[in-house]
Amino acid sequence: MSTRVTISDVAKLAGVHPGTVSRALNKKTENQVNAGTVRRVRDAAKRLGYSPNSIARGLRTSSSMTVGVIIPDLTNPIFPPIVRGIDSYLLPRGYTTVVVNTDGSDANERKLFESLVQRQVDGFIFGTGHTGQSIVHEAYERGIRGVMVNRDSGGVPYPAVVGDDSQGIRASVEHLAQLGHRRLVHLEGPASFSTSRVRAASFLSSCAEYGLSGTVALCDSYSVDEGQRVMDAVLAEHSSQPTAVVAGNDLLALGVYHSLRMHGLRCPEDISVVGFNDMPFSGDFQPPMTTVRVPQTELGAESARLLLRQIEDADRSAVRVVLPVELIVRASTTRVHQA
Amino acid sequence: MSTRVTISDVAKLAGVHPGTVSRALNKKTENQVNAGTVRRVRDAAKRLGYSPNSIARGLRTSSSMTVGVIIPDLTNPIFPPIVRGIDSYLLPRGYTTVVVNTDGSDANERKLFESLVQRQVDGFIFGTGHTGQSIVHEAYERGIRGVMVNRDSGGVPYPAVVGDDSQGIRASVEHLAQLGHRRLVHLEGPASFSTSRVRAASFLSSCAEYGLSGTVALCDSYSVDEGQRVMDAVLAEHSSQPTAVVAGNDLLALGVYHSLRMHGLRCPEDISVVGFNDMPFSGDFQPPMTTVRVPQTELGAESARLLLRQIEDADRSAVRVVLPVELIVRASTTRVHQA
DNA sequence: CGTCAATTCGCAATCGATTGCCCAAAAGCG
DNA sequence: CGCTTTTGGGCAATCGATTGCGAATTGACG
Repeated sequence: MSTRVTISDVAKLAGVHPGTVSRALNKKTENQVNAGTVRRVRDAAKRLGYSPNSIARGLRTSSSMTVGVIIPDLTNPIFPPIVRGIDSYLLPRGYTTVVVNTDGSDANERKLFESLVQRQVDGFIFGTGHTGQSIVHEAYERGIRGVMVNRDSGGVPYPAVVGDDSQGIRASVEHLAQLGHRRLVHLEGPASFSTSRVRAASFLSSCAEYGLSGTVALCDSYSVDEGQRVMDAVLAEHSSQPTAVVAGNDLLALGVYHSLRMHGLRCPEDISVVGFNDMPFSGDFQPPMTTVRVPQTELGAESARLLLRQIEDADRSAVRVVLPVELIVRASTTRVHQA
Repeated sequence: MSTRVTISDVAKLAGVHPGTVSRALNKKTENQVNAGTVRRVRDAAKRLGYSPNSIARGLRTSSSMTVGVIIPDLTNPIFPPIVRGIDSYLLPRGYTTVVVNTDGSDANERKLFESLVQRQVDGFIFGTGHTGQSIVHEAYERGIRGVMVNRDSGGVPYPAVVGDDSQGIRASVEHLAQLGHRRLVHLEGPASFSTSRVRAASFLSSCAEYGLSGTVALCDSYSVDEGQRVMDAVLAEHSSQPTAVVAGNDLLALGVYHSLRMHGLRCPEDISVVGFNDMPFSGDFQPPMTTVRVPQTELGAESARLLLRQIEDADRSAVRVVLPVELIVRASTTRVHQA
């Protein structure tokens, strides 16, 4: 299988030493070899269809031109765009990305992390923002290069690329306030994610700012089922019902849709709902979802850029890049029916 | 970065030769070494936190324990489940998967393919079913191991794992016939995909079977925009309008939704729509989509199984696995209003 | 024409693990 | 007790590329 033509084959054909071939074929060292020789080597290589064995190269240079991307679950629609964003930056620069899914388990995360380290990946992009005992701390201690994406670094001095969560939530609350809503509920994501707390905090302060009553319900995971479960609980309470829901993300918001439907409530007529992320197809839901657009592809690309800066320029400054977000108003929010 | 403890360190601590360490740590060769020694080596390794350098191993064994997965676009929602399915089979067996996106370009496909070959991947899973000049033929000629997933092999004797497209379309047509529809349109996917023609053929024969009038409109890509464009064209025709649309996949069906909405037509009251794939969230669209469920995760897992069989057992039989599909009736189809 | 610096390129070590070959020690056997 | 067969494990080559070192060639310059 695969390539059988090696650097020595090229050397033989070009009538030079293998070392010379290596130098001739490498951009940074080709000035160490005569221009004519470079040309001879070049077309010897082309003639034979030579392509360097990156495993061998990796062994020698102890770099694999590969980066690991650790995310909770690829089937969560916000991740594919992020991954594509990462790829779009890395691929043209000769890097390959390996994506692994933890399914939210710290044990998986650790196992996958080790397996990638063993594969000599040159760095990591962490899309799992646990504040708990994730391997992020350990990775940093071990001197492994890394970047956080879509999650805060939680104390570890890795660079982080995030959307402007506070601003997004604030815009959502403002929008609802302008529509006349006075009693809001926020479905907060699991405590293990840094974003959950940021969003909840912003929700509370924004409600205060606009003089609204805001309460928070905690979810155990960012999933449709959990959103439905928690919304069911909210509706079961006897205290005064909210007229609008600010969900921690679009998945939770979708769960809210389901819950409302089960209870015979209409969205947005009875209750308005705002999501977060503007994941793909959220504009096609029933009803089309008002949500906060986060530039996922850009998040990915930017995180890749920061990682490469670490790898290639040994720049370990712990910058924090906050990308702007935008409230997309669609049909899941409307003016409150009566005061 | 990464691991600095090598096999020789372990050998030194255990008081044996590096070669012995290698044998002791390898399942298939550990019977060549005394049980006591194995134990000594084992905990020397544990004590030092040794973890083998898979690059070095790969160089020697010329296998990377990596498989390449080539798909058009990860943000197409049918692919994440397939990829997860592949992973679920490969990961426990020590393999890592590298996913690359061609964005439908043959040039990209070739470039990515070569780059993966150069990385010594042990095999490929092709999710790009071009019938044209994809690299699949060449890969086979070169003796590279591979499997087709979600696409037919198109003449190349690679194993293929597909959903039962014919049956799915037939079930859709039957469903519409039972609802009283008589004039159907099929939005056929691009000719370069083997599935497109299979589905179109099944559509036509099923219409004949049920005595319906069925016409076909060709799309240039499997995308929402293209579905909308083509449906616009269908609606612009002056001939008798269809009462139901069988879309080549869910993305096209979504485009049909958009087109209908633009034309002030209601789905399903004015026109019924059936999708294909049951991609994630298709039950949350407006209206919830009647579509054919394809077991994507299983497709992925099965293709991975077939690939490993080639890699590890040198079994190159070109089996073709057809997984059953199921029509999921939701709200985008209804009884025809009047005859 | 001799000396010194700059080019060019060959040599061989190296990255870390695997594995065929072979020798020594132990075990089996008559 | 001597001889054959196992068993255990050391030795060194190997995978394919990169790279520090130094030798040889060329050119510049006084």
